[in-house]
Amino acid sequence: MAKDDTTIDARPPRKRDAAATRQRILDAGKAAFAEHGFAGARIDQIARAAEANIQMIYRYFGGKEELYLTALADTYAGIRVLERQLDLGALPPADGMRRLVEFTFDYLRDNPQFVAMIRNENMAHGRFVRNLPAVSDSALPLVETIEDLLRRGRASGDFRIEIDPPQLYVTIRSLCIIHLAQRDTLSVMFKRDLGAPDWLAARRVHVVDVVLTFLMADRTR
Amino acid sequence: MAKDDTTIDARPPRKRDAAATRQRILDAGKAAFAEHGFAGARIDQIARAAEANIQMIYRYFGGKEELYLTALADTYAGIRVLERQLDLGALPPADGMRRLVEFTFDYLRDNPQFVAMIRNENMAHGRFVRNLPAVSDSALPLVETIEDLLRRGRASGDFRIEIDPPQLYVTIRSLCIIHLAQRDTLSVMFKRDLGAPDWLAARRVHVVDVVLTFLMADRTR
Amino acid sequence: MAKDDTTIDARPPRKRDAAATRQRILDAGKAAFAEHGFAGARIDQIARAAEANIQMIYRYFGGKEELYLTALADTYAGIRVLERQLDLGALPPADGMRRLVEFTFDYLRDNPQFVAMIRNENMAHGRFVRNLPAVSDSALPLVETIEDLLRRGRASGDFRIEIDPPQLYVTIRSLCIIHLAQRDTLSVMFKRDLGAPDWLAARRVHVVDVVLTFLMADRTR
Amino acid sequence: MAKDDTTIDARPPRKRDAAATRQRILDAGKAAFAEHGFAGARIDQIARAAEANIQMIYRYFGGKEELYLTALADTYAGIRVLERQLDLGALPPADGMRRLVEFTFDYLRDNPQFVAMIRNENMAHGRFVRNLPAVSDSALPLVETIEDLLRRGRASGDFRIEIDPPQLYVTIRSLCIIHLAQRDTLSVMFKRDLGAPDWLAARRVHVVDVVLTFLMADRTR
DNA sequence: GATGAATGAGCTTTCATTCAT
DNA sequence: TATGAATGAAAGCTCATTCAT
Repeated sequence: MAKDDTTIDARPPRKRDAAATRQRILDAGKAAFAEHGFAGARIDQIARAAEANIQMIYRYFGGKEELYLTALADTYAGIRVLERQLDLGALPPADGMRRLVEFTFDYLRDNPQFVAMIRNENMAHGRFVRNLPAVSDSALPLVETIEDLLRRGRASGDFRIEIDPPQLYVTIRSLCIIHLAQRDTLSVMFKRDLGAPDWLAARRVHVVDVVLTFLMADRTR
Repeated sequence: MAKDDTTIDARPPRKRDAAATRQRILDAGKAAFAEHGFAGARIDQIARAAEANIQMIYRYFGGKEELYLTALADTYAGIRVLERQLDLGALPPADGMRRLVEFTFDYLRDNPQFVAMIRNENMAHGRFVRNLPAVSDSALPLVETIEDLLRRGRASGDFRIEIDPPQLYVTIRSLCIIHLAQRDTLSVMFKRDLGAPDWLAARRVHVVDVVLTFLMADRTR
Repeated sequence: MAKDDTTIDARPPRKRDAAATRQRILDAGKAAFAEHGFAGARIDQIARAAEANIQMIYRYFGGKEELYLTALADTYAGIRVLERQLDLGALPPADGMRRLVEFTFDYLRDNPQFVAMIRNENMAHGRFVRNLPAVSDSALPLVETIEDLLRRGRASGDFRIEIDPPQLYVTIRSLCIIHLAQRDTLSVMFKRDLGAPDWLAARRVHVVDVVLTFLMADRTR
Repeated sequence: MAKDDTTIDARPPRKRDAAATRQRILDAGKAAFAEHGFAGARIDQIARAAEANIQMIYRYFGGKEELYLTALADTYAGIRVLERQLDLGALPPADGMRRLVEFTFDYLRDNPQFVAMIRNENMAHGRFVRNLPAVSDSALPLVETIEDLLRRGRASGDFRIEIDPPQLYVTIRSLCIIHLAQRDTLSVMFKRDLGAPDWLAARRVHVVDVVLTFLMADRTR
C-alpha cells in the first residue's frame, strides 16, 4: 500500500545535505515565484515544497528577496549558457537565422519559468533585474551573433534588408514568446489553447517564416 | 437644518454624487491594478487616490475582487469599441492591413493600463478574464475583419500566402506589444529605453514592414 | 453581583470611543514598557491589557516604537508639570531646598513608571530620549530654581558653599532614586525590602538631612 | 596522517583549549549582557564575539540563562574581592571613610559592566540575583567595615551622627553610581556628558565632600 | 452617502535551542 | 572539542473586511 513494502515510513529520516537542501529551496522558489510572482509567493509554502523549513530559507539565502534574486539570476543564467553554445558562425546565414529563431522558440516553450520571471520583472518595473549583470550583459553576444549573420547574409545576397540587430531580436523574441507570456488572455480570446502542442508546432513554422521572409524578401520589384 | 445653504461651509466640498464617487474609485482602481497587479494593489490606497474611503469600495463594488473585475472589463471595453469603428472594409487590402497594424500599435502604446491588465490576467492564469464575455467574444469581429482582408488580398494578388487569421493576429499583437509588456527587461538587456518616442517610432515602421512583407512577399521564385 | 442585574453579559458590548481606546492602549503600554522594557514588552499583551487588539496600536500610534516614544514623553511630561508648579521662590532658601528634595523624593516614590522608563532609556543608551525635547529641555527651569535658592541661601548666610546647580541636582536625584532604581539588588544585598514604607520614611528624613547638612555645614572651623 | 606536526597548517590555529574557549565565551557574554541586557543580548553574537560557536555555549554553560547567571556571579565576584582587600581598620576613621567612598567611586567608574548588570537585575526584578549567595552575602563585611569606622569615628569625635550603616552605604553607592547608571538620561537633561573625565573628577570631589560633611558636621550649634 | 472604529487572518522574520556527525 | 544542519515558538506588522453610526 505504501510505496515500499519493507519500510514502514517511506519518508527519508532527515536530509542533512546542505547543498541539496539549498538546491531544493531554490528550485521550489523558482517554481513559486514563477507561479505567483514575488508578492504572491509564500515563504512557508516554498519551504514546504522544498521539504525544508522556513528558517533554512533565511539561513541559505537571507530572506525572501534574496531568494528571489537568486532564482532570477539562476533563471537567466540558463538561456545565457545555451545562447553561447549556439555557434551559428559556421552555418550559412539563412540557416543560422532559422536556427536562432528555432532555438529561441524552443527555449522559451520549454522554460516556462523563464517566461514567468520576465513577467514578474516587468510587473515590478525591473526592480530586481536592473541589478543583475547577468541580464544587462546578456544581450551583447546575442547582438554580435545577429550582426554577424546579417553581415554575411547581406554579403551573400540572401538578406536584402538593413536592420538594427536589437530591433530584429525584439521581433524574434516577441513572435516566440507572446503565446506563452499572454497564453491565457489569448487563449480565452481565440477560444483555443495556445499552449497546445499542435498549435505550438504550427506557430513555430509560422514564426520562422515571418522572420526569414522579412529578411529575404525582394522589396525592389 | 444642519447644513445651511447660505453659509459658507468650512468643510471641503464633499462630493455627494454617488456616480462620480463610483467613477473616481473605478479610475483609481484601474490605475492601481495596472501599476501593482491584483495582489500588489492596496485597497486603502485606491480609496485615498479616489478621494473616497475604503467602505465606499465595498458599497459600490462589493470588494477588491469585484472592483478588479469591473476595472478589467472596463479596460477591455475600450479597445473593443474602437476595433469595431475601424471599418477596414472600404480600404484596399494592403492599406487595410497597414491600418489594422498601426491601429493596434498605437492603441497599445497609448493605453498602458490595457497592457498591464493583460499581464495581470496572465499572471493569474486568466482567472478573472475567463468569465468576461467582453474578452472571449472580442476576437470574433476582429477575426472576421482579418479574414475579409486576407480574402480580398489574395483575390487581388496583393497577398500571396495562406494564413490562419488568429495566427496572424497573434503575430501582429506580439510585434506591437512586446516592447510595452516587457519594456523593463528588454530595456535593461539592450541598455536603451524601449518606451522612448524615437524608438517607438522606428518600431512602428518596422512592425508594419514585417507584417506586410510577410503577406506580400513572392515566395515562388 | 455583576454591574448590571438585567444583562447576562457584564462585558460592555464593544468600545467605540477612539480617545478612550487610545488612552487604554497608552496606559497599558506605559505599564508594559515600565515592567519589561522596550524589547521585553509584547505588543499583543499590551493590546490585550488595553482590551483592544493589536491593530489599534498601529492605527493610533503607528507601531511599537512610536507607542514607546509616546509613553516615554507622557511619562516625562508628568514630572515636568509638577516641577513647574513648585514655586519655591516664596520660601526661605533652606525651606525651599527641603521642599525640593521632598518633592523629588515623593514624586519618584509615587511614580515607579517614571523610574522604570529612566532605566529603559539608559539601557538603550538614550536612543529614544535623545529626541524628546520634553527631556532635554526639562532641566532648565529646575536649574534656575536651584540657582535662585542657592543665591538666596548664600546671601542669607544659610548656605555656606559654592556648588554647581546640576551637580547638586544629580546628588538630590541620586539620593532619592537609588532605592527605587536599584531596589531589587540592594534589597537582596541588605536582606531588607528597600521599598517598604518604614524604610522609605527613614530614608526620606536621611536624604533631606544629607542635602541640607551639605549646604549649611560650617566648614570654616 | 592527516595533521602533520612539522608542516605549517593553513587552517587558523583552532583553540583546542576548553578552558580558554569557556573563558572567551564568558567574557563575551559579560560584555553582551552588559551592553544589551538579558533579552537584548544575542546568543549567536556572543558566540561570534568569543570566536566560538553557539553550541559551545550550550556545552559549557547549558544555555543563555545559565551563561547569564555565571556572568552575573562573575561580575559581582570582582568587587567582593576588592572590598575585602580594603583593610580600612588601620586608617583614622575620616580617612577610612574617604578611602571607602573613593574606592566605591573608582570601582564603579572603572567597571561599567558591573553597573550594567545591576541595571539588568533590577529590570528583571532581581530574578537571578536573588539566587546568588555572592550577592546576598556581599553586604556583611561591608556593613561591618562601616560599623567599625562609624564606631571609631564617634569615639574620636570626628563623626557626630548616629546612622544606620546600610543607610549610609546606600547613600554612598547612590552618589557614586547615579551618573553611570543614568548617564544617558542625565546627560541629555543637562546637555553635558556625565561620563566625561573632568566631570567625573569634579563629582568625585563633591561626593567625598557630601559624605564627610554629613558625618562630621556639627549639628549642635 | 459617508466615515471612524474594530477585527480575523496571514505574512515575513527572528531567536534560542537541539540533532548528528 | 567542535561544527553544520535543522527546528519550535513566537514576535511585529499588514491587509482586506465588517460594524455602527
